[in-house]
Amino acid sequence: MGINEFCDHKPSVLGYGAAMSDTSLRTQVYDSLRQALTTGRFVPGQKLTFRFIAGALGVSLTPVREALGRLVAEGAFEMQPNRSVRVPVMTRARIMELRDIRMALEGLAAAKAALAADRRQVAELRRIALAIVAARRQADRVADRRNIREFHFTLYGMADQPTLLRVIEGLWLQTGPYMNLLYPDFVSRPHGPQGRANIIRALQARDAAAARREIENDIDRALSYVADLADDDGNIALAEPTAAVGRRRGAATAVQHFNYAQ
Amino acid sequence: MGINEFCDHKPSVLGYGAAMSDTSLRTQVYDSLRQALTTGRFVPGQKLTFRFIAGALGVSLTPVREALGRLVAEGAFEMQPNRSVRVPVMTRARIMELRDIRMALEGLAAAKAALAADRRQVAELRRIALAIVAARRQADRVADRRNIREFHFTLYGMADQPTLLRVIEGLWLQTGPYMNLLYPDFVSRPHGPQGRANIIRALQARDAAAARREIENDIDRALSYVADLADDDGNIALAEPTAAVGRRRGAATAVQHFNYAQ
DNA sequence: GGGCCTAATCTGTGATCACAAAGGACTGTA
DNA sequence: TACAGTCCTTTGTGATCACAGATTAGGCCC
Repeated sequence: MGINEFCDHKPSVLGYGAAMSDTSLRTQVYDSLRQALTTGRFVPGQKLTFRFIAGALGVSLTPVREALGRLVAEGAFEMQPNRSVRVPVMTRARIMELRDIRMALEGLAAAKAALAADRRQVAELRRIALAIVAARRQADRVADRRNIREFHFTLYGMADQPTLLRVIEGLWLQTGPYMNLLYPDFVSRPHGPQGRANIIRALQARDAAAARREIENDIDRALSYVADLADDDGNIALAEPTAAVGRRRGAATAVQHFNYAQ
Repeated sequence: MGINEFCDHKPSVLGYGAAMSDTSLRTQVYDSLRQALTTGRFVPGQKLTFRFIAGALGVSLTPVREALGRLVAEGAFEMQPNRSVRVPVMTRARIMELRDIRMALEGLAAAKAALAADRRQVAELRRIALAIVAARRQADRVADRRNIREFHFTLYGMADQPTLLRVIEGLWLQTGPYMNLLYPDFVSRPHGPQGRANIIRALQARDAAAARREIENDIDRALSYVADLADDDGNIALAEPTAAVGRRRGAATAVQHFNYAQ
């Protein structure tokens, strides 16, 4: 029960200069919750209390309040008028809104990356793309999502646009809990590897328009797929807890335990 | 010396459901600082301390910390490793990055607004556009900026995309302190009124592409103008403190007094 | 047995206290 | 006069305390 309770501790690239690595408790709590959110360890709609998180992480209320305040501001959590913090429940409309925003911004980042990338960076991106295909044989959902994230943010990082990167991170934080819905059906389609190959080709050719188009297609397909999972009320069913694909029983333990402890 | 010290208290539309109007001190401090920032009452590069703000606003450190934490997360302030919070100094590269992001996002919002706006909303927008022209004769920079903001966010609000609106607000917060540089030269050009008329026509015709194009042009011109004010190092000179256009001596008092009090 | 009222508990918010690290001033030396 | 070392002050961070409002559970009345 330490500060890494919900967290594999992969800090975000947000703020505080490259080499800073802020060590404040507030930031550690923030990273922990962020990680838990993007790996699907919280169930949408789940209610949380400041004191519970503080207890689980072994810190006082102060850093938890600041971390949650920031996450609420970013839309990763919702603070309801009736004094409770919960993981937002996604509707079809909200998914489609996020889809359009992400297409615009990540398309922009990809276009700029295509103009700025050098040969070494393209090689690095190709390495990641190959690793995705290789790792996917093992059907490890957590590793796959980490790889996908790495591919995208490595690409966007090439654009060298810190503000843009920060906004995109905020958007991934909001769509994060629902990306589990892409497994295993969606990811088994051949669009992904094909799209990544196309992106790499676009970078080599310095073809900004092509890079943008490929990223837009990727996001469009993925989030439209998620949007179509909505029920008649527009609500989207719970994301499955993160785990190796297929291990459904064991998969639930993390979140179950979480709920139980609460 | 109250909570409204830096603030005309125009709360943002962020979060907390439409009718909530969060009354927490933290939010009041946030709104106060936000308002001060967007009306140019802080000088870029200016250093601030938590205790000073708390003292000026008559609150304890706690709500100030939370408000500033959020503003730092949004990029409205910078927290330096050496324990100090300051208003970011803008570079040409950063302005152009913000320009491209805003063009993409506000263009998207305008396009969606064009498809969703009804007749009453278009009439409201036209009213605001006329008010801008009328008020501009009085050369009141503060009022003009408030009007411009109202025009844009009324337009974007028609798109009915809360997440998009929130992201755009965050971007305005970052460009805010520098929009004073548009006065009086830039705003005296005829692009503005002409562009707003074009937007209204686009809404009437439900022409999403035209609405997008007009907004993109507007942002492009304004922020490219600001970017061209950068010196050889890429730094952009201080924004002039907000005041009625032309009253330069009186204009400085707000910020002067602020610096003095510090 | 079911609905409503009340009291105990829980929860977020704000203030205050304690502390370590950074900044700045002051002094002594070369 | 320039510079480095030391001490004191300032400043952000985290923990703890106090409190008001919301939630909930239990009991009472019909």
